[in-house]
Amino acid sequence: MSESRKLVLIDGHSILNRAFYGVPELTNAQGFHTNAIYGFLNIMFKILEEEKPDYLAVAFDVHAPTFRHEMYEAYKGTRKAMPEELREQVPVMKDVLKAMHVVIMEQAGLEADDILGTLAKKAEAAGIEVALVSGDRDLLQISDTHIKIRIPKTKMGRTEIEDYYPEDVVKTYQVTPAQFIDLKALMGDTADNIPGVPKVGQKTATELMVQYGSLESIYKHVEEITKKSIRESLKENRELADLSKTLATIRTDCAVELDYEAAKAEGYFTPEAYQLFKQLEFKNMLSRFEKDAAAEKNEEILSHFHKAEDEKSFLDKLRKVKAGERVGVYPAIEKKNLLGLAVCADDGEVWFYPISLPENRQLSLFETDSVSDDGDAEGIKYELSELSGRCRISTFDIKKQYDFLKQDSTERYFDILIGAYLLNPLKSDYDLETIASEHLGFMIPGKAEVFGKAGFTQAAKENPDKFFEYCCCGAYVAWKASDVLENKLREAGMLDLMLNMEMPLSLVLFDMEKEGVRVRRDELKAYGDALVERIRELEHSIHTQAGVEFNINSPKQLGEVLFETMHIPGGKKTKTGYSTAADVLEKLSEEYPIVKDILEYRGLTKLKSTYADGLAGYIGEDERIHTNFNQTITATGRISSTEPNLQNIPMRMELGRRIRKVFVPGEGCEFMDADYSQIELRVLAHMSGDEQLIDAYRMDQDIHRITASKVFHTPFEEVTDLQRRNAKAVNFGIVYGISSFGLSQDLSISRKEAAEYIEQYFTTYPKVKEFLDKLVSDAKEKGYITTMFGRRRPIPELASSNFMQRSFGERVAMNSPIQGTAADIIKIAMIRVWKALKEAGLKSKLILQVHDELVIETRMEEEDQVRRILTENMKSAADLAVTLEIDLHTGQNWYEAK
DNA sequence: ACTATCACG
DNA sequence: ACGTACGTGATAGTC
Repeated sequence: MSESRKLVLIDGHSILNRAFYGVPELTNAQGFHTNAIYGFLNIMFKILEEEKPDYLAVAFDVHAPTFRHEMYEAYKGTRKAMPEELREQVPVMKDVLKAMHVVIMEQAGLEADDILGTLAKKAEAAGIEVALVSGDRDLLQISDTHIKIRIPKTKMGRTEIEDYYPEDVVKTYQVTPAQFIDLKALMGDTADNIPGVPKVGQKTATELMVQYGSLESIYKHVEEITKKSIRESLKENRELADLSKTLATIRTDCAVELDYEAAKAEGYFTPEAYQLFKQLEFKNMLSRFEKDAAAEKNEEILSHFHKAEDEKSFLDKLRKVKAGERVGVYPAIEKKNLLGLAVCADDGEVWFYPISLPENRQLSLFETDSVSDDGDAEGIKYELSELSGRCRISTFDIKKQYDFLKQDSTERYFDILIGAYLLNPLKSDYDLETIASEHLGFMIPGKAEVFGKAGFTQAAKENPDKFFEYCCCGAYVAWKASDVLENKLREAGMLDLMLNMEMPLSLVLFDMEKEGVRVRRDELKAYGDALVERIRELEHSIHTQAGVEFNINSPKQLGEVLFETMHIPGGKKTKTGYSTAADVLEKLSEEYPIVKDILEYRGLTKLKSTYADGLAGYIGEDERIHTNFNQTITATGRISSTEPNLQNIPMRMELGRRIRKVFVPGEGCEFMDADYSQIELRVLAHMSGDEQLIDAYRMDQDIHRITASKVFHTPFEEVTDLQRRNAKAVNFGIVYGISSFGLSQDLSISRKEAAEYIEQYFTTYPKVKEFLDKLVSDAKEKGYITTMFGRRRPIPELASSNFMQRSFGERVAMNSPIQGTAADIIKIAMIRVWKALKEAGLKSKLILQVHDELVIETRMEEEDQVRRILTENMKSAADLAVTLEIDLHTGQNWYEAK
């Protein structure tokens, strides 16, 4: 097969329009709106990365898109105005594309659709693969064997692209691309100003098309149509139908030619485009210009980087830094080994010295004694530690570096990673490069670009100059960014949060990770082996009942077997096939024994693969698991745990819960486990100030039962289990940003009933309703929410014109202040508990946090003291209108202590 | 690399 | 009319 060339065509106005409504308001310093251009470029870059085309062109209408379909405009005499905020962006968008040397196709008298249709068909005829990007489903009629229609959608704030080849059009609409024209003609499209036939909607239109195949055929058989109103409407509106068809038809025979030479997909990142991007303040897109544009600025920065002559002169440099001075450091660390150190002192000069590891020394990941006594590292480690003891250290990702820093206090430390996270906790990662370009406005080479897939160790050896440069950049950015971030945090009211909560917490988390938790390897193995027996049985039983051997773990195969081969009813859902999710299967499990077996199989294989086998791979030579507690991941301020995740060890089901028996304390210790009782509801009671809810907590009784009693007007003693369960679900729903649909789903009741529960709840606790409403309105005004302790979460979805996205934003606005405040409170508790243990000189150690729960590996002889420390500090972590209660247990494993 | 599923709070 | 509960991470299968 000869490799074919590929052309990407973009429907300019349509994508710009999509972007405008999909991206929240965005302006540059001059107040010029940039959101549509920004969104357009994002989609374009994404497509380019995915397709890697040979050619690219963008088509625009010469007039604004609302001028299209002039026949209908004349007919209807209406014309929707384009918002000014979008209109002003159109010419600039074109300028940007021109600056990027992207071919723009536009021609008086031709609509973009027609240009796209023509170019696509011509290209296909010439043996070129086409990807046509549009927000407009009209284009689906162009779909063909070698023409893929790509429709970007903004879903939950992310851009997803739906792809349509002819078979996908058939799958979704039950008609071929050619028939799609007639379908549109029948049902009409208000957005596109196609009138359609009155009374005929998508459903009727599809039925008619499936039965008769074309508009003409429908009219040939119009008397056969049984439904009178439809038949009459069709007969009365023949002209309208034909007009609609003309309007819906995209021309593929226009006199347009694409200059393929000019359309070559390359060389976008020109200096002119760079300037434009800068003016528009698309800072994170500037990184795309790295190769070309970064060089100049780097020259300037590079002149401040110095390689130390030898170890002694480097150490002298370190010693000369005065106490109290701000110092940016970049210790290059891999697998707990220090491979080099770059330091930027207050004169802005950066000094670097590499450390070579002796060949024979391979540090294990799990070695507890991380400060080793090898070669030339000692002097440097010593001076770095001294430096950290007297200077204000600014760095990136301090938790990885505490091994080399003084751990007496975090007052002198500032982590720009955490700072960047607090300023915008929504991002998925926060590398140095991004902080430099976003907060400092200049570019440094990215880690991936410099080193490729190689780690530090390899890079240091093979490319010492790049290694030197990268480390120096790190120290320079850390130094330079600390002031910038500190100011931004102060302005946002988060400096206190940063300095007194997150920075101390980073040291606590470091210590918890280092400590780890002991796991009995042999017992875990035995647990896994016990599962295997039953799994084999079920496997056999399922295959026998199905009559075929298939992979039960494959949702695709499973769906096909259940809903096609075995003809079990109630299938469907999801675009990829049948849903086999637990809630779907549970409804079928009573009637079909195979489904019951599948559910059990699912449960057991989950336990086996994720927990029994999964955890085993993380047990170190010290018999302990050292998880990562991530401080800069969640949108709400919670901590997350990875490699492995120790925050989702089974609990709800007995069999899974038994895994907790393999988590055991070290010799001479026990576990002490304390969890907050309904911390989120208590936070809600406090923040809303609702007297009823506060009183309910003062009664010091089962809160769900009290709620049920109040909501259902039933004496406390007479509340039924069902009432209590419902009240509990409503309580949860409130915290999640209640919706009647969500609640009805959870309780398997009608939406109406759910709505009544909610209304009753709000009548019972009126201030809760007021509070939640205020959260949403404040968030809409400000663009973000805050927790009791000032933590912010931006909610860009609230500005969306898309109903679904906006509703999501509203739920987030209700949930995040509550979840976030609860997260703040337990962080405070952690810091205090950790400090108290340390200051009392106890050997007991905080080792785990599970959102509302803390686990301390407690020395037996310290039990009473630890109990006091844990209880007091957790209860007093925040001063709320209701008390903070905890449940505390001890045990010889995590199962017992919970 | 993405999707579906399911474990936790 | 739209289509959903909030926040995470790991695994297996599929592309």
